[in-house]
Amino acid sequence: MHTFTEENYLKAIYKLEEQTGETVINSDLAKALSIHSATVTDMLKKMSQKKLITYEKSKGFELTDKGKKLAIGIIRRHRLWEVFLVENLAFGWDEVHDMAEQLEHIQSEDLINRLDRYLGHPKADPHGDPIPNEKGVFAKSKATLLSTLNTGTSCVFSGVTDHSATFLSYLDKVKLSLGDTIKIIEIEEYDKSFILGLEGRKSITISSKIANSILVVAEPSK
Amino acid sequence: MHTFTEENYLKAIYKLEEQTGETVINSDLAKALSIHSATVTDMLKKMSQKKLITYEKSKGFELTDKGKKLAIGIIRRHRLWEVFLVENLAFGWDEVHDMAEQLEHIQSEDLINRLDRYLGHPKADPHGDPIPNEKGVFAKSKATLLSTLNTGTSCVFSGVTDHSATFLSYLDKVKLSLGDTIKIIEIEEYDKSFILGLEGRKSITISSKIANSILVVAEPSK
DNA sequence: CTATTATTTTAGGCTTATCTAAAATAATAG
DNA sequence: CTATTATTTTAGATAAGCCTAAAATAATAG
Ligand SMILES: [Mn+2]
Ligand SMILES: [Mn+2]
Ligand SMILES: [Mn+2]
Ligand SMILES: [Mn+2]
Repeated sequence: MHTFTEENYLKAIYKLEEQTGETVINSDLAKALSIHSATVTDMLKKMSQKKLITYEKSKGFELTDKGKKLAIGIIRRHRLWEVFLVENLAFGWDEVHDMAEQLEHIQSEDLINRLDRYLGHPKADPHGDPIPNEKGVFAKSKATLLSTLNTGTSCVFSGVTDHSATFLSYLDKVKLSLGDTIKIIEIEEYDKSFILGLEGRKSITISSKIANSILVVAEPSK
Repeated sequence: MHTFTEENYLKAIYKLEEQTGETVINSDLAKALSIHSATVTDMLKKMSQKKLITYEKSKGFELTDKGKKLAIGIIRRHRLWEVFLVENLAFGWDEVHDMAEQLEHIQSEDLINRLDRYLGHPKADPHGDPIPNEKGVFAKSKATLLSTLNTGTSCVFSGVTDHSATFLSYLDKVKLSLGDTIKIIEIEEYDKSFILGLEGRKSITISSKIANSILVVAEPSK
């Protein structure tokens, strides 16, 4: 139906819209895809002909409903495959992204819906990102950055904003995993590093850079 | 590493070599891939430059060791994914080929070896075709066509030579499955149709065309 | 408002994988 | 051995995706 390239454009545009909440501009998309602006312009024309985006010369552009639906489908596939790789094939969460980048392009509604059922209709992928259901519906996350909270707050580690293997394997090293309950014991005035209390183990210190890539939600009321 | 296209050429050449036991010729490959001879000629030049095949103008061509190794790897991936789709996602054996055609191109040694382990190192795919191991080794089948056997022979249904969905779903309809023990009760003189005895159920009649696409092995000695 | 800077588009090229039509080569029948 | 047929190769095109360099347009600072 659609080429890999087109699907990658769709996904990238979707994520930029999500991030900025605005119309996407050429240069941002070019940067996201590591290609040149001239190439993007070419493709925008084609995609707008196919009614995947609205586009006016030298203005920004955004996904049409059709484009958005396709983009969400690609994200659904990506995240479901990541769950499979981690849950069933025992890959680490830092290892699965590149494989999922390939697997997300496999075309078969039936396949992905059966995979979803096989995995037990997971709500989130190994990085805490929500998985759209068959209809493309998914809960908007109410997570906040750990770095925005105050000393004394307790919360639960629910996601990451940095998906790089180096960041994720750093979290493995310090044994921070999704679902962990975290209490902010202290925020160091000088460098904004965080001292975190963790259930049943020694507290750890993380830099502000790390705290700025960790998403948390309020502690579940019991 | 290699493009989908190149991988499809490799697989097709491998299968033609396997079938004919000979050097492959342009027109056969063109037919197998549903493309034109001129296109094949182009690609043969490129593949021979990459040392994937030996090739001399207007002679036939064959896979080098390097090409053969790659081809077997693709077949391994195809068949392992088919097992996954049938065993884990409950697809019918007539439904999985097109998905496997896509999945076979996913690049990751680690992924396919983990999938192999997850599936319990299956020896054959849902159609009875042998699955090469990590090193590319697999048993050459000693199956024969049902149509070559004589009245009175007992054997076990072990594979098919026609992989089309129509043929496979016909077998489903008459409830013939891999592993079934079959006894040839009678071969009709006039049209070479076969009457087959099946353990614990009524005998069935199949046409010579069907008998000619069914592979069987000798009944296991108990 | 205008000059400078930033962004986008156009123009012209390249590569891969395909096609059609024509030319060259090989195989085969008589 | 030669004429006819079959197969393969060459030549010239096309479409998708990408590039660089130059031109056009938009944004911004003074
Ligand atoms: Mn990912
Ligand atoms: Mn993810
Ligand atoms: Mn198959
Ligand atoms: Mn198969």
